[in-house]
Amino acid sequence: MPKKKKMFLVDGSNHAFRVQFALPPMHASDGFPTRVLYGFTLLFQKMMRLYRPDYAVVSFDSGKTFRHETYPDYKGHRPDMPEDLGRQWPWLPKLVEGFGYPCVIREGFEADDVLGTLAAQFASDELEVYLVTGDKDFAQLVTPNIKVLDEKNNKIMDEAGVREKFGVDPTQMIDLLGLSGDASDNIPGVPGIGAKTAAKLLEQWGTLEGTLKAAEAGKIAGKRGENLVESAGNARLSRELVTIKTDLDLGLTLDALTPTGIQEDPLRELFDWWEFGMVARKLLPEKKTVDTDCYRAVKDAADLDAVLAAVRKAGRVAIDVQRASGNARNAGLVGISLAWGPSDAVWVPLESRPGIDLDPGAARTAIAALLADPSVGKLGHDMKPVIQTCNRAEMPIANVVGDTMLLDYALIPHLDHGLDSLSQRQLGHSLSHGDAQGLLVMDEAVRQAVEPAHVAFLLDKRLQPRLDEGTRFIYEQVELPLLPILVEMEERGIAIDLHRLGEVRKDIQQRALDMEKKCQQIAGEPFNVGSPRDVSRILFDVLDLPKTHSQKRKTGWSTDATVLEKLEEYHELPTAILEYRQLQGLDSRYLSTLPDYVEGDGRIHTTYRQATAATGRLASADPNLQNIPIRSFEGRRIRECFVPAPGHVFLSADYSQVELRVLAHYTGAPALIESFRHGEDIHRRTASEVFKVPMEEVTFEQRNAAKAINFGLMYGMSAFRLGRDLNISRAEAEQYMQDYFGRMPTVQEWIEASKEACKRDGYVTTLYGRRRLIPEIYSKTFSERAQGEREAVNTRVQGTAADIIKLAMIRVDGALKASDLEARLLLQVHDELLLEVPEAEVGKTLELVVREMEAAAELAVPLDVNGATGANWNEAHG
DNA sequence: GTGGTCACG
DNA sequence: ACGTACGTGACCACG
Repeated sequence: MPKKKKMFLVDGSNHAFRVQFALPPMHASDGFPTRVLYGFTLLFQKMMRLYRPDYAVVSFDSGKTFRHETYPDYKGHRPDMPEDLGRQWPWLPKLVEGFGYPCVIREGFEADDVLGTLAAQFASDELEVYLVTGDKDFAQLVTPNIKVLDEKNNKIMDEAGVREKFGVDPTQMIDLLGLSGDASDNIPGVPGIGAKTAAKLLEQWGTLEGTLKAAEAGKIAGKRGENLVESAGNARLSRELVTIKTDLDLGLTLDALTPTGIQEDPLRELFDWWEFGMVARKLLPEKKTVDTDCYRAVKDAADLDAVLAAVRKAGRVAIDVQRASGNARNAGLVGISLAWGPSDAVWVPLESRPGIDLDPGAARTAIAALLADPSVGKLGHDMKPVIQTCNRAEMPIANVVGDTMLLDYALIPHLDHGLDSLSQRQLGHSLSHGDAQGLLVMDEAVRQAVEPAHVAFLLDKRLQPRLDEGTRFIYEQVELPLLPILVEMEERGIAIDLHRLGEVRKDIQQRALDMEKKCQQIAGEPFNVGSPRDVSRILFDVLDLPKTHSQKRKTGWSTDATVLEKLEEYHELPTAILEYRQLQGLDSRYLSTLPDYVEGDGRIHTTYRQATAATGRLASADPNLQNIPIRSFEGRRIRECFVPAPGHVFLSADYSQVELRVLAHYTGAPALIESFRHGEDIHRRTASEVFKVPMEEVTFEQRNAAKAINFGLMYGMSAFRLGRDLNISRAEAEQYMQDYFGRMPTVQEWIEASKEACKRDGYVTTLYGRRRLIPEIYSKTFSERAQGEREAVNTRVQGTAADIIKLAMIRVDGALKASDLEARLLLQVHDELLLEVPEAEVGKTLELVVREMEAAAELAVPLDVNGATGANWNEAHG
């Protein structure tokens, strides 16, 4: 006798919901939820390895699920599908097919009915059917040739199993469920009768009808009998509702139910996306993702012509440049690499090379024409320095359509976006490193030149489809348009008055030196005033000042400014150390370092990091021009050294309270909205609300406290920190916060909702769709989780503000160029734009900048911009 | 390389 | 019961 064949009928809908509650949340690093997809992958792995069915089907409920004519609420009350499950849903059939199993969805029918029909149709003495589900309703289908497999526990339920579990025969299951109902499916049944009682009744009376008749005849005593009589209708209806259909017309043959085996390429694509690397390695053969063998150097003019023709035909080319020593803005261009297909990538030398018969001048002309050709889109990884080097070589690039660094940043801001890291993460491919200068290893030199362009080409293809509406807006309408603006700001630089800076430096250095001596003299012994360890030793061990104001750090007691300020009342040394630190800090951070950054044009050129800050802000480095002092008098003297070009003035325009305005918009808190609409002092108004006093009567201290609360709100305030900052008790701080939330309940609700959304989705989004993943939100450690919650709240506010000023920069830049004004952006400092303006254009430019910045976003409250001009940065910022 | 400190928003 | 506000970059001391 031949071995009995096996057919697996998988209840996909049931499995999806079970996984949703059984597994912890999982996401790909772009935020796409993968928990349910992973749960299915595990199931299919098990089916391939362990069960190896001869036939298999996976069925899902169709969009339009069955509704009973007389009982429309059936399944209607099921809690809505969780959002992350909803996003995975459309991919489930693709996953099923990737594994080579047929997927059956029938419009208007549930998976139950599809599977019931197939079971009834195919079960025989030669073919054993397994219903793979955790739904007990399926017990009604069990026969000698149909069993229920609970995959979770590897438990198979046959007829005896049904009897054991429910106390009735499979044929009585629908009667049992009719009596007991099913709360989770909104099946009413009879009140007071559960599965156990129902089984007992059926044992005695045989069927549902028998039981109901017995009750009507008064043979079932007490409340139970009454309930049966009263709910007879409901019981009959329930029985009908739980009955699985077995007579659909599916038109499926055994042939169609035969697994075809894994569909390698589609499945690999899905696994890559969802980052199921472990599974992929187990199930799929290794595959080379990057064809480095195709790389070559262009060898002569005819070859170059052919390459350029192919690139123009493709219409889209990834590029990278090779430069001589120097920075991106001043180095010479020695070669360029082009990649326009999965196996089309070349290196074009732009200087003469032995063995290559290509005239550099002709090559440059041809490449310049390609770069300037607006009909060919250019892309690459980290295009800002590429654009700058090409500008410097007088081969400007037109039509930059992509930057994989910015693309990855839009998708997953908190990760590293270096090309090597990205290539490893997305393609499992490490870039060739090492020193391949010179001509000794030509092949390796070519490879190192071509690889970045080629990998960028491949990454672009892979990452593009992952953009959703929000991240696409951020990438295409914010980051990419901002890119050329940052290029120009960096190239333009900002002038600094070196003479003046030198004078300030001389003064500050002398005073720092004096103060250092004074510190040692006060301490009575020489010590390293610049060493936190030494300072800690002198203060707490030698002088024995109270440690209560400090806190233990990993290496000792903290001596930061807040600690020293509190120690000032005990001793004169802390004051002197503070003074020394301030002077020494200004010298080492600005006065002594800034001159080294002045380039040949007499100006300082910062580098903007566009893919660094997880919230969407820009960062400035080498040097950082976003932390030039302003708060202290001595610091402002440094700011005074930043000066406009001759014949120009500075124009500084900054948003007033942009983050609190964003909060007002999000929460709709009437007091905030009203206050901003009336142009009030928001901290004063907050104080008036919290302390319940009229605006005019708010004291300095009250306003200060309110200001601290407002800051705290945006940072995920703790009563501890608020109390510490305001020098009040924790309990008092707690009271302030309660009073605040009492007056602005929607703010508290919004904070909670932000945390909840983050826990649900694994990320938060800004008003414009920028997304930040926050994996710590799922941490088992309290403090990490709390940190994630604060990040969630803060990112919505800080990130939205970052979006707004980026949009403003795009508007301002565009409007200046459109109006033929010559004023240009120099710096961005998070909520401030600094421009250099020809003296004759000041009025027009000021009006334009303020107008464009205020129009950058439409919130529930107006944006307010303060613009001012001056002969140095300090004066303009006034 | 890490930790402490401090400049900015 | 837990640790103490968000986001950056840069310098210095120290091992």
